[in-house]
Amino acid sequence: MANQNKEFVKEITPQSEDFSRWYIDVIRKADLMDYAPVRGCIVFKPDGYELWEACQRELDRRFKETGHRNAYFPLFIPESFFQKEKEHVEGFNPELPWVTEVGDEKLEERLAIRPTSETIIGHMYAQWIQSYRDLPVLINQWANVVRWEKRTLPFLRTSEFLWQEGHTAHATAKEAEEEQRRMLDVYTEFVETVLAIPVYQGEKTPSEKFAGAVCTFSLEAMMKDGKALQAATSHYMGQNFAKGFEITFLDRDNVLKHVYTTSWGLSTRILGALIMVHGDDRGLALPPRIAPIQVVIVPIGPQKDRERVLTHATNLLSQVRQAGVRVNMDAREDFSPGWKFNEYEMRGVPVRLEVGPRDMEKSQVVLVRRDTGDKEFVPEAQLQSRLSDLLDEIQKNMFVQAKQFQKENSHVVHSLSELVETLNTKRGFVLAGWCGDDACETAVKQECGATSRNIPFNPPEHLDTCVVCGKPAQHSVWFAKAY
RNA sequence: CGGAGCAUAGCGCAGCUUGGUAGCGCGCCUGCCUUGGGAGCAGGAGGUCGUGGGUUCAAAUCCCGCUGCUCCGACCA
Repeated sequence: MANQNKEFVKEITPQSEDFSRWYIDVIRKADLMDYAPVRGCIVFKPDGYELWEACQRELDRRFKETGHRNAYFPLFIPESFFQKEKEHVEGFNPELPWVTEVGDEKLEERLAIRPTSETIIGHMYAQWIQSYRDLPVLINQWANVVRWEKRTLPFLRTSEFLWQEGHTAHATAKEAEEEQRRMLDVYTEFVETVLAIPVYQGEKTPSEKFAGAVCTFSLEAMMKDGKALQAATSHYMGQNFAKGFEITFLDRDNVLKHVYTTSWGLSTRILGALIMVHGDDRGLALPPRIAPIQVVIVPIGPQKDRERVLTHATNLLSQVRQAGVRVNMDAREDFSPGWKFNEYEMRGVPVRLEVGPRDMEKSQVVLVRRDTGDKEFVPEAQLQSRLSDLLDEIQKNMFVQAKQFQKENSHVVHSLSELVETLNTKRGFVLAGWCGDDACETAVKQECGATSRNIPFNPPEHLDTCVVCGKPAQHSVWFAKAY
């Protein structure tokens, strides 16, 4: 704690000085990514990719538990497919890259590089589904997608990114709507309990929903600069895509009907959220449940004691590993303990275990937690149980801290001037009444640059007049500047 | 896609105004020494100055194009 405010890692710009710069500094210093030679593309370096792998592991398990199976569809999508859903093509056209020739020969039909797979999956579902007995179809795909964004930022918005996209088909609207909500809840549970990021669940306004969807649900998370980041989305397509792609089935009543579809996705953008929700001026801070390395052991060995300290530390390593903890030891001689302390704090490792000659005499180790900086001395006999409790405490504390930040920076406003002033003088989200008219939503954006994030399912307060026009409000909406 | 800034060693930067031998810190390599919050000393390696053109006897430096990154705006499941 005493050292918490001192600046240890050079080359990381303090958050208060320039948050954007801080973000870039942290992902570079923590070695999560590198810029690739193609505009807007990044390399996920091992330390960054492992975070994504951990997300995959956790999510994939949850998808399977809810009855889904993985499959893989092609990267290339025939141009004609995009014409089959009007809103969809209009929404994506500006950012589609096209393959137009192979070798010297021009293709008869150009191929889009997928921005999302509704169309090609819809095409396949049309062939796979004949009867109500074939439903529901519950498939997920882990894939890369491409959207040629004008403005890119590592993890948050890149030309190519990694994600998962679930695509399901159902016999009834009710079933599909339940699926849409179920998967939003799956995301919520993952994001809140594993990533320790609190979110607001809600529905997107019509202008912000997915191109081609009937309605879109989203999770909105608050970054430490107060900006919003859409952590996941879940869409109910109704029969829009079923009609465009002729996905039909013969129902029990012998009537041919169109299916109801959903899709839901979470991308590597979530890593940006992880960094910006928990990171501080010392670098990354990872919640234990997602951290690739949960504990790092730093043996402290003056020359004369080096050998016995190392032997002892190695024993501790296997002990801790046996307890099921993801642990590493850094026994390099050419880095000082102090250097390593800073290094692993910067990389976000939740717990550091120090052990030196003085500890050995007392049969204890030193545990230092990343989230608070608190240091404690733990008898070796209690190491395993204490460590497991400590990781749980850190996980919980990081969520509580983030939740408190979210709450402190969420404001309710009753007039446009109050909304603008709040957004200009304080960071965060503002909840405001909205009549449902696009024009009023646009007006907010023009006044202060904030967009509607979502219409929360459980708003902290129900507002009864529209913040712009003063007519009766249909909804209470979160507005915020967004990534 | 519009406006602004930047691009020189792995990273951070100076040099450019006023053209003439490419520099500093950190990191890296070797050795000695050291280890409880980024130690010290000595020696050393590393750069067609983002890229393509132009001006000039001579370009990191001046001019033009292109590419990339950052910030602001527009756009954006």
